[in-house]
Amino acid sequence: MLQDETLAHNHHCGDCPIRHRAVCARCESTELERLEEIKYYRSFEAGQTVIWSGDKMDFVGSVVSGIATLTQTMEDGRTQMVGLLLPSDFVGRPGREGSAYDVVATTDLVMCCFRKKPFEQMMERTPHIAQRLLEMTLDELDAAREWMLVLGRKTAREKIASLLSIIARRDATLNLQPARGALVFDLPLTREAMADYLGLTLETVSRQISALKRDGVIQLEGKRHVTVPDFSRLMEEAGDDADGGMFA
Amino acid sequence: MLQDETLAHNHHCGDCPIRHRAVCARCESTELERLEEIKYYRSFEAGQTVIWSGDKMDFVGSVVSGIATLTQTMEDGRTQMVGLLLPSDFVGRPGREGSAYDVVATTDLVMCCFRKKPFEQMMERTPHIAQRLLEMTLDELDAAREWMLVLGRKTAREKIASLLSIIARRDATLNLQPARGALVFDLPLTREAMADYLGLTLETVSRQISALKRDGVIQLEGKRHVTVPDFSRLMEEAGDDADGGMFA
DNA sequence: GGTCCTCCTTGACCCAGATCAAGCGCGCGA
DNA sequence: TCGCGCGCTTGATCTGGGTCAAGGAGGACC
Repeated sequence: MLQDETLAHNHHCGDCPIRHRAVCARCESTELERLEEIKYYRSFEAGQTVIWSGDKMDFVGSVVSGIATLTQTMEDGRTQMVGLLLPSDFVGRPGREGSAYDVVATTDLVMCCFRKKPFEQMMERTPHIAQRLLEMTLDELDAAREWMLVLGRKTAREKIASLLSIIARRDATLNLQPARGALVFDLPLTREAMADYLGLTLETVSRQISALKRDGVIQLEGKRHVTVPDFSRLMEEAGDDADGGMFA
Repeated sequence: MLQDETLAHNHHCGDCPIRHRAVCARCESTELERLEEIKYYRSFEAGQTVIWSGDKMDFVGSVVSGIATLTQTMEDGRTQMVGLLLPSDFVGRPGREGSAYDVVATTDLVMCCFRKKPFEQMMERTPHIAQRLLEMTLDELDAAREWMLVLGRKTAREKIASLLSIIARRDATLNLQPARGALVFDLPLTREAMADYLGLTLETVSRQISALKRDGVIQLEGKRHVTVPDFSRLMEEAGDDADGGMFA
């Protein structure tokens, strides 16, 4: 199985693909050894729920591979995605019992988990972890605020363009794409998940994607494979004219 | 002047009204003394801009009294508020040069500022500060995500009720209101600022406030003074049926 | 090869909230 | 005392995106 290979492969933190971006990024080797003692891996299949909102969490951890989403749901069923968790992102909140959100695996997912109590104790003694977690949390806060602008003030077309540009940009930084020219990537989300992210209906998402395709802003192969011939054009459509953001 | 009184009054951290809620909440007296060396107060009048988005920030700090807002603006003028800063809230981001948002004083405002460099150095040596800042940042992230649900999925009426319930709740915790019965408070925001917070127009804000008044959910005296006769009714209107949140 | 099923697209219609416009009331400065 | 401006309200109309509804396309399993 792929999962077993992954587990075997990441058994030592030194080999870990997210070693330099996750909570443990600043740890020294002695600190890593201490982390190894309290860590374990968990795998989830696409579609599986990692934690339900309100459930007690006895671990925190990092996404090693795959994608998960953080969603909030109202009693009547309306849902809003409030976070998209990519490899190296942190899940869970030290110092809190239950989860505030549903965490769902959108693709097959591998997580590196730490039992919560020992992790919290370790955080107190290891400033490198707390510092890195603060930095990551501040980045997430910035991303959340960026998203508030998207949700509150952008049109449906701009919302879709914003989401595409975020995915494209991230994909480019992970996979080291050619600096200029066409960007190519796969959408990791269904139309419904995109709608939940953007505060739209899935019909509107579908229509706007079709419109962007018709207007030549993007090309589609199948439902998920996207080519962006001109990234700055996409940025314009998103309403973020600061086209320098690409390699920030 | 009121400002001078305030300055004199807060000169020593021991007397500070936000002593136990701000970044310095966990500091011991020796640590406070070190902070006193790098701190200074600044006052702003209602309407004044504290920092422009993109400007270099040479300080970070806490709101001591008054209210400020964090807003993002698009080139064409659309604006979205992304944060509401109340006494004890922290402004600025250690480890970043410029501000990502406009910070504007909505009321007269007093801030306790620290020069950025020394503060950053101190943070490295004083885990109590970094720990508290992490905790505060995680709380802000939760608030931002809560707000994403409001922006993405709630109706105009629910948005207004959500905002009122947040203001009411906060006001109750600050001013120690009677546990049950009517809540009374003043709106610290203009209709336009509320619209910017909620992703609405000011006309819609006005209409929905009138509607809530007509339906007896709130009472109004003047434009700003609000009485909430039944808080759980307001929560229902906000779509958050978890009516236990009052004293969390 | 057929038949589900899930994900997606497209059309027709509707409505919440935006837009455009007029006017009120209160505080402030002359 | 008068006007004038700002914050707010209310009305009339318009429209972007929601809702309802009907298929299409690509797997996976029989």
